[in-house]
Amino acid sequence: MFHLLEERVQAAFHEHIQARYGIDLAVTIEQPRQSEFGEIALPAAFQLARQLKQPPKKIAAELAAEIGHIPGVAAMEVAGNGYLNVRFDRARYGSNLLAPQPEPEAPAGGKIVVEHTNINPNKAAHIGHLRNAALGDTFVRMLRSLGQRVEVQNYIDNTGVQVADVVAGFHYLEKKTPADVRELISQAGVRFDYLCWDLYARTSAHYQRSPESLAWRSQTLHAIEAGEGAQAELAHLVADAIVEAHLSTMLRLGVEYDVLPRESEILHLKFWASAFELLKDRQAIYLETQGKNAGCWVMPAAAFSADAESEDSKVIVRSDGTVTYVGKDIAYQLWKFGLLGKDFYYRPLRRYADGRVLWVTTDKPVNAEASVPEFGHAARVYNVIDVRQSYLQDVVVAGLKALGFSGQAGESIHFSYEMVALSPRCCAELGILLSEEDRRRPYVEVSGRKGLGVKADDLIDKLIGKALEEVASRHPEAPAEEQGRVATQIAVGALRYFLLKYTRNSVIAFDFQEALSFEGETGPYVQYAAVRARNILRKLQERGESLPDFAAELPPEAMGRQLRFEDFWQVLLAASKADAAVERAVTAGEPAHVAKYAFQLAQAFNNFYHQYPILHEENREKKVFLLWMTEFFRAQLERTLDILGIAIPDYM
RNA sequence: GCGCCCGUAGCUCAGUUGGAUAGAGCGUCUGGCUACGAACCAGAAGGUCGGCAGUUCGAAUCUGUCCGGGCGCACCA
Repeated sequence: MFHLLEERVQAAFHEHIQARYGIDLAVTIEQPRQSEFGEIALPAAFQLARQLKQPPKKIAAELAAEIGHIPGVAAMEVAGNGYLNVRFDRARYGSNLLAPQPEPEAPAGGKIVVEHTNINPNKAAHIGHLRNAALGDTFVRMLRSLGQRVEVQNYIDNTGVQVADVVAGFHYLEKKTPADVRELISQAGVRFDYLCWDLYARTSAHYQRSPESLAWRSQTLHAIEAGEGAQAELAHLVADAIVEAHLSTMLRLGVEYDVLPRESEILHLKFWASAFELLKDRQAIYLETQGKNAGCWVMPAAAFSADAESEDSKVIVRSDGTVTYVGKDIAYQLWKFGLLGKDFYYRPLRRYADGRVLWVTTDKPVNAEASVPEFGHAARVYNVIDVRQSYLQDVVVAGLKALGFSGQAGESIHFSYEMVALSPRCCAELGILLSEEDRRRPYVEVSGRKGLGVKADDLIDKLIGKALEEVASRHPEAPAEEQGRVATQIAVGALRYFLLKYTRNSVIAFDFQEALSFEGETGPYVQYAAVRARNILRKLQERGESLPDFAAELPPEAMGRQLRFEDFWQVLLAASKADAAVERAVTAGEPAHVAKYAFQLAQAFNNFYHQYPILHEENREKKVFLLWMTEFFRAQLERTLDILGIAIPDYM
């Protein structure tokens, strides 16, 4: 609603300025600093002042006098040195919100692919991975809420170095056979992903101590590529089991995927061979004959760097003929856009609670009775990958461009975010001994190789434990199972909010105290506001009353009378901005903006809740109005929380 | 060395793309549970927006420069 009016005012001014001054002005709209200034503010007069060589105040007065009536706008006034402040017609605004809202039209454009999570399947997920998944999943929810068609991909590097290292650990270090490992995986009391976490760290440490053992890695990689022998079998076992673990961890946070494209299929189905031919044909890469890269196929630095002088060419194919990660990524990116001329085969891997099926790629046709949906063929691709891989993402985009797919290159978006690091206090709590050098740093990088980090499931467990204490102390009479469900919802709400409240390019120095907080700007605070709104409506029923027919009992005059109270108007206004907030957040690519909005909305409601008894209100009109406000707020907040992937507990 | 990012209240962070008196949360201090359960609310204190110079009606935001910190720049991913 707010958004609609915003656009209407913007359009009216754009048109008027065009006609009156012959200027095609990009009319910007702002929120006034102070609410007394009205609902929206236009600095248009400042923008025009230079071109018209007239004082802004004069232009503003002219605009205000000449713009004419805009439906929904009650007043317009010149303020400060030339601001135009716009006040809405409150009665009309409220009545419009009361009327059934028209379905927003589906946005034009094709499918959007969002790739996120992408954890190496060789160890348990940690907080860094959680940030990736929370950002990716929330952005997906944001896009879907605007009606976009979105496909979620989670790329599985099941044949890479990291898997190889754990396989080498099992095979050489622990002398375990595939049968042994299969046994470990099926053993009830064993967390296989945790076990691999430790083994990975131990294997890496072993490489450090005896560098000659690095030969294990290349032997294992070759065995995996050949697809033969114990190591190849181990790789399958490890990767598949860990992928299952990751899917389950992410599901705890409500994160689901549509398809898991795997590197093994990119290899076996020779995706790379097709991409290689394309790259050679269009001369995007060339065979280097001299220097340190002699014998390699490389992409010239000029393709991906503005500063080509100081930048080295990027090796795409090694001198031994094997392809680098970037090469495979170019092939994968081409496939996402449907540009490769090849496709995977697929089989269903899981069915989520809502019936949605998760597919995984295979290298052979499967007798899938169920029709496989069409994957890929995206109009736009978001890759949720941390900022440290910017350079590689630039190379991938340069690859597309060099192949002549400049449109798709422009629609390839690196949705980057900063890392999650560990605060010094957090390291101390984990019993991690820091070097003299590390102790002086503001934070310490998570390292899977060193086994340094906070495991995702441990953190979730810890949060649930704390939430359960709170729930049990407040609702000792509630059945344990119910307490557990509520505590889980609160824990997930706290975690998702914590991961989302920072903007993407801010490093999170992880700290248990902050992550475990349920007060202030946190998920539980927002959940609490929603629970309170629901409580009021439930209590109403318990008293034997039913929800009034708002439309009948709140005609525009009544709406106008009630909305004269500034407090009411401000809460309503805030709640009506949900669409605008999400739209803005999508444009900015910032899930944090949605989180912030949810918090502000909750804050406004808590204040309102505290100040105005609703069920006890004597005046009928006012009571109906307050109930309507509560109901409207509840709906808006629930929608927003749903976009954030945060559930609303039955009670708190 | 080159490139990217960051520096805003004691701490952790926002700041709608150049606009009005720079905002939240935590922490500290003060007050509020016999209303719809206080995971809450109200109030107070707390700022040279890292420094300097510039651009202009107007700068936390843009440019330059310096200081401090982080991350990249593999025939690893």
